[in-house]
This record gives sequence, structure tokens and C-alpha cells, in this order.
Amino acid sequence: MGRGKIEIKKIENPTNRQVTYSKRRNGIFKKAQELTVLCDAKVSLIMFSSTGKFHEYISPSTSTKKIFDQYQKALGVDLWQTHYERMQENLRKLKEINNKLRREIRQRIGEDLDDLAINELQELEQNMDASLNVVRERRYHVIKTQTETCKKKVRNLEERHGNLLLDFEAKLEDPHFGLVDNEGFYDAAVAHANGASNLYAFRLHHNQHHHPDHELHHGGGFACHELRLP
Amino acid sequence: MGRGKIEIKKIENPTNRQVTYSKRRNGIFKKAQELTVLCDAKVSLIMFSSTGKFHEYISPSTSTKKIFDQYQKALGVDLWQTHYERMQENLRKLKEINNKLRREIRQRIGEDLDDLAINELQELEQNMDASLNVVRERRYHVIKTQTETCKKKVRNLEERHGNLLLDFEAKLEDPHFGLVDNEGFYDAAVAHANGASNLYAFRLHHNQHHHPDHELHHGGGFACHELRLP
DNA sequence: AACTATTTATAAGA
DNA sequence: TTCTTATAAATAGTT
Repeated sequence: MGRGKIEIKKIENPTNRQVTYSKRRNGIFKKAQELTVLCDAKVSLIMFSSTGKFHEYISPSTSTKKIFDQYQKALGVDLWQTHYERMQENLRKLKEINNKLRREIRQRIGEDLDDLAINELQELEQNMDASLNVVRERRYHVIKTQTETCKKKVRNLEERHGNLLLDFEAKLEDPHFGLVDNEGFYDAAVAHANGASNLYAFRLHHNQHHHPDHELHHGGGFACHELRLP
Repeated sequence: MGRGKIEIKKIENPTNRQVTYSKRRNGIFKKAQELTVLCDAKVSLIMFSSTGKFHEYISPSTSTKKIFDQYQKALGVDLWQTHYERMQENLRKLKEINNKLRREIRQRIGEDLDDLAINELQELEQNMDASLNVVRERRYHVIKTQTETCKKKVRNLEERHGNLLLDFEAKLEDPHFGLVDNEGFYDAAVAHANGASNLYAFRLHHNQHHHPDHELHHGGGFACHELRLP
């Protein structure tokens, strides 16, 4: 149908191919539409040109999704179905597990106990009691560990501070240092070296017997602070 | 194209419609195949007749599934995607919740405590302690309720038994009853009336002061049995 | 399903 | 792209 008969094989000239594609595409769309009307049919026509351009015709009485669903039903095939159903099954299982977990937690916080029999209750109670002990032990352990770490820190600081003091005392007796304004210079230097004013107190006591635990056990200084950290 | 021009509207005669459908369907399929070859295009053509019959053409270089996927990509549409993604999102969330629930349970049975800070530990401990008390209270409550039910049962049986005894004693004094073999008849009658031999003992004591609690609190008879039921 | 008069589609050219 | 038109192809009505 045209000025000459053509052989049905790929048109090699891209421009020609494109023109023919455009013309024939419209022809098919028209035919699809006519079939839809004349015969009350449902037609889905999807086309991708060699350049990837997309065109579709879909009968007005339906939708591409419906046609796809109908197609799968007609052929009895899956396409995506398998994956889909697997997901739904997964979802269902997860929800079930979830509910069981929630129930267990609720029972462990003292709710939902009504439908537990006496022996189940007893079992739960014993279990919780044992668990509570584990948690308690763990807390004691953490406290102990943190306390020891603090002790070590304090001991270390004390030692460094003591050394520093000795250092300065030695320097004070050194002939290179004058005797003017010794006290003021000393105080400022100590404070600066430690970068913290709360250590200043050590100087006042460092010659009397001072066990580090003493301060810790009364909640003073580092220990108390560290324990409250997250 | 035919002996006469036709109007493009539904063919009312079903036979005619069916014939036209068949002819034109072949025409479209031929055109689709020609387009595929001439223009190197990809065509998916799906048709359902008014009677629900299904036919399709698909270019040899592709598949219906591929066309569907390509179609959705080209349009950037969902079709099933929305539902699908929603499911995946749901799945992800459920898994997350699940993990949190599991973690909470593990912590409540004394595992996974390492990454809890001291204050979290303390909170957990207090919470578990409180919950344990609730469970314990519940168990006490259940025991109490069951015990009371038992007491009532026993009291009731005692009463019925007492009445029965009085009945029999009255009958023994009745002139219609002879004096022969009273004891043997009496015993057998009592045992039968109660359907249980363990109540036989009551006859021996029913005149002395006998508080029903007494037996229960020593774990005898019904109480003990009932408490162990599920 | 085959025939065929006609309508319709379209290849090539503008 | 679109229009034109000669011609091929499709098909409506008939057998």
C-alpha cells in the first residue's frame, strides 16, 4: 500500500525508518481504537521505537494495570507474583513474632498476667528474679570498675602533683631563681600546669596522710562526676 | 476498506462482531509484526475480546515482562510499585521493631547488658524489681483465689455430708428400718452417696470441732491437688 | 473460510 | 514534520 511494494525487513536508513515508524504507529493505533469500538474489545498496545521512544494505546474502558493483571490471570503466570507473595508471607510471620515478643515483654513488666496459670506465673517469677540478680550483679560490676578507674586517675594525678611540687621546691632553692615574689609565682605556675583549679587543694595537704579512697567514698570530686556520665 | 464503508461504532450483531474481531485482530497482529521488523521496534499487543478471549503479540526480541518493566520505567509510574514499596517499608520497620523488642527481652533476662550505661542499668533494675513485685502479687492473688474456691468446695461437701449423716441417723431411728446389720449398711450407703472414699473419714470426726482450713493449710486433700492444675 | 468490490493505509515525493 | 497521491493492503459484505 503505497507508491511501491516494500519488502518486510529492517529499514536501514534511520530517517526512513523513523518516518515509517511514525506513520505505521499511527495506523496501528487507529486500528486498535477501531477494534476497541467495533468489537467492544480491550486492547493494550505498548511500543518502543529503535531509539527507545515509548508510545502506548489503551482502550478507554480499562487501564494498563488492569490489562497486566488480566494478562497474568489469563496465562496463569506469576511474573512478579512469586516475589510478592513471599513478601506477604514474611510480613505475616514478622507480625506474629512481633506480637509474641510484645506479649512476653508485657508479661515481664507485669501486664497481661490474667491468662497465665499458676505454674506459668511461678516460672515467670523465678525467671525474672534470676534475671534481676544478673542485672544487679552487672550494675555492681560496672560501679566497681568505674570506681577503680577513678581511683587510679586520682592516684596518678596525686603522684604527678607531688612530683611537680618537689620540682618547684628544688627550683626555689636553685640560685638561678631570685627570692622575690616566690609565693605568687609558685601558685600561678601550679594552677597553669594542671589546667584545673580544683587540684590546687592538694598543695595544702599533700604532706599529711591522705588516702585517695577517702575522698571518693564521700562522693567528692571525680568519682561522683564520672558515675553519672552516660 | 470493504464492500461498503462502515461507521466506527459497536457492532451489535454478536456473530458479525466476532467475525470482524477475528479479521481485524489478525490485521493488527500483522501490522505489529511488520512494524517490529521494518522499524526494529518492540511491540506488546494484548487484546481481550468482548467474550473475554485473550490474544497477544510480542516482538521476538523481548518479553511481556520486559515490556511491563520498561513501560513502568518509561512512565515513571508505580502500578504495583507503590504497594510493593509500602510492603518493603513495612517489612523493614517490622524487622527493626522486632530487633528492639528482642533486645529489650534479652536485657530483661540479663543478656546484652554490656552497652548499657550505669544509669540505664539502674533504671532497668528498678523497673524489673517493680515488675517482679507485680508478678509476685499476681501469683499470691491467684493462689488466694484458688484456695478460697477450695475452701468453699470443702465446706459445701462437709455440709452435704453432715446433712446426709443426720438423714441416715434419723432413718436409723425410724421404725421402718430394722436393727439388723446397721453399721454395714450405713457405711456402704455413705460411701456410695459421696462417690468418693476419702470423705469417709468425715464420719469419724464430724461431731468434734473441725475447722476446714485446718486440713487445707497442711496441704491435704483438694487444695493441694487444685493448686497444681493448669 | 474464500471471494472481491471497496475502503483504507501508506511509500515515495514534495 | 505534514501533505499529496499513486498504489498496496485490509476488509465488509457476500457466498
